[in-house]
Amino acid sequence: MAATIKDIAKRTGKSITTVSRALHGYADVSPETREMIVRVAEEMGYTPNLLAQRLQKQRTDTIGFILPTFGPRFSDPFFSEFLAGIGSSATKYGYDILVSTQPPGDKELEVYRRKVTGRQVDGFVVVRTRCQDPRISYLNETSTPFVAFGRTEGDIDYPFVDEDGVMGMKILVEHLVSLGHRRIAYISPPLDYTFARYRLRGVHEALAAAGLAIPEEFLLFGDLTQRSGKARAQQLLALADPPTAIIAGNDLMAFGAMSAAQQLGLRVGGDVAIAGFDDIPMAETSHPPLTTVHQPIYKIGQMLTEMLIKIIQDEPLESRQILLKPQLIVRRSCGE
Amino acid sequence: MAATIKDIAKRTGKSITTVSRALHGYADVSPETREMIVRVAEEMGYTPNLLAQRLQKQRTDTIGFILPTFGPRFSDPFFSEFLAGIGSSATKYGYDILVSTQPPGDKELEVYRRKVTGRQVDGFVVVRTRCQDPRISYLNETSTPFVAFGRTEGDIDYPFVDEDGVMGMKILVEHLVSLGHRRIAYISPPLDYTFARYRLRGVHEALAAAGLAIPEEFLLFGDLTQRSGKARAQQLLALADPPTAIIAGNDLMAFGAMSAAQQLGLRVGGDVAIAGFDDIPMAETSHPPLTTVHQPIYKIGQMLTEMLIKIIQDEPLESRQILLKPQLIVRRSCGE
DNA sequence: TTGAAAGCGCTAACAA
DNA sequence: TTGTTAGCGCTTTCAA
Repeated sequence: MAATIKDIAKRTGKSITTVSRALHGYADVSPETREMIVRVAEEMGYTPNLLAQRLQKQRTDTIGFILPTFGPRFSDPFFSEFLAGIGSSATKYGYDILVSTQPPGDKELEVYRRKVTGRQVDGFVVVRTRCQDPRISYLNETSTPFVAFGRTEGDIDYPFVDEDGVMGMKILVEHLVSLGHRRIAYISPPLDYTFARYRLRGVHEALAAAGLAIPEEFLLFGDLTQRSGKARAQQLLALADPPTAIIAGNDLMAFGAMSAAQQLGLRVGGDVAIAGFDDIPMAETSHPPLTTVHQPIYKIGQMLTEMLIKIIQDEPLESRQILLKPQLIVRRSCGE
Repeated sequence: MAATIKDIAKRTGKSITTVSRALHGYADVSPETREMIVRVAEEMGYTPNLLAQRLQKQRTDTIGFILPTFGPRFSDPFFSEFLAGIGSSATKYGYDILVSTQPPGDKELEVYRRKVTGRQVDGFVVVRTRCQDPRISYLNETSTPFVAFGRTEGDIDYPFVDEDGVMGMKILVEHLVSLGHRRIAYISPPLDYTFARYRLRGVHEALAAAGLAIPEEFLLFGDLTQRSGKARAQQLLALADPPTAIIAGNDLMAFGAMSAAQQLGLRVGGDVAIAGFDDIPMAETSHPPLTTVHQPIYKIGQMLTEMLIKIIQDEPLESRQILLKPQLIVRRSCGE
């Protein structure tokens, strides 16, 4: 059906070797031969069979990315943007992206393993690292090239990009404190996630620095979704002595919290302050616009991908571990 | 490095043929031999080299999906959810997903072409079809298996799933009319997209049925982003005689429109009604919650993927072209 | 029940 | 400058 190198060889009367070399622009082919071969190849609509090329070369030019989906109504805009970032750099360097979806759990590692041992990918971009992250351990042990968005608590030394969550929360809490808030609640993502620990630590440290502390009933845990942000905020606002400010560990939960407050007839930014973390595009147009800490998700996707490709191609990395400085985005959800 | 079938053959003293057969559970291998081989394979941590398998089988067990990204701050939650749907079915049937990002345009088709002729995928899921869609024409001409989310205006007969946009807009407009609205504006997505035409037609027809029409200055075009929804809504609300209701062609633009209205101090759902289309998860928790038309995006991803896999595997399809009935979701952005 | 051999489409070492 | 040959890891026909 589709033309192969052999067909071209037959048609031109040359050997397949010569054809291969001509097509790759090697110097040891006479100009006339090359020209002829290239022309015929074009006529026949030849495109190399990448499978065959890859089997031979033992490279796949493919990056693996496993989407940690939870349940059916999965729709974290975080991932669209991150994937778009990966895609932009991958395309630039001629790499493809092999995506699988697999919820965190026992079977997750199996998916990584199959892709590695099946030689389907040259390396991985790992996302949402956990404190003890079996994916990181596995990839590290098997010397599979990989980069990660986020740190772990193990002592494995691997290339990553992360944003400084401690500092991010500090500047956010300081902002709230400077606005006069004393009763500040925090809805934390699950502490399995490393970023959740850093953010929580940032909250603690900043409050302590201001001579404050977070009462037990003001520290709740959500699962990163709007739904859980809403539920937790309802809990907080139903307290006899509710907080005047609620920080959510990510923007999605912050939106849920806003929704909870508004349902109670509270004015967000007036009666209660609500802040998030991530600065997804939605944060700009929510009502009120969300005060949050910016993370350049698209760019992080790009950076990681370029790092990974360098690792795969055995090129030196300028910096193996990058910790980005967070930036506070003040909008209206915490008052003027 | 990684064990191959040859290594196992050497270790067990059997031929590679026998090993291959044993591993596939063929009947013509003695039970003892099979057991032995399987055990050794496990000991050596053998996993088949998928590249080699695929080259041999001429199948890739991979589905192609090209993300039509626009610009860097790309973050349409639509795609996370759709991709998760594709992923869930793909995983179920043992398929991988090869994702590329490529903005619509000249180079887009080239990406499809390379994946097809390079035999990287067995078929494609095409998304956001356009009226004259070169992707559909190309895939159709080359007899590449594919399914699409959406219709086109050509006379190519291909398998798709789509939601009835005409009816969707009709029920939405009827709802607004029943609430007493007479001055209804519409922010349409670009009319290159087939779904945009259907939705626009639905608006026209429903208004006509109610004895109304859409004045020229009430029909504007946005690019599906919140930003453009906001800009268009600002334009509408600045008119001497502004609309009492604004319909946006998708939820994201509706959020932008809400933001514009709220910035002017208008109460959405009170002073002005705003409605969207898609029912992304955000629609439930926005403030106010958005009245919109539901599209089961995750499920459509699943349906399409299962259809595509059946086509690839030459199995009969129950229905080749599925038009889903839309469902109106009444929330608070259009009043009670 | 088992094995030898061809071949999927390609690259590259070596020889001419 | 060109061609022969081996081989990437696998499946499958054919023969034993």
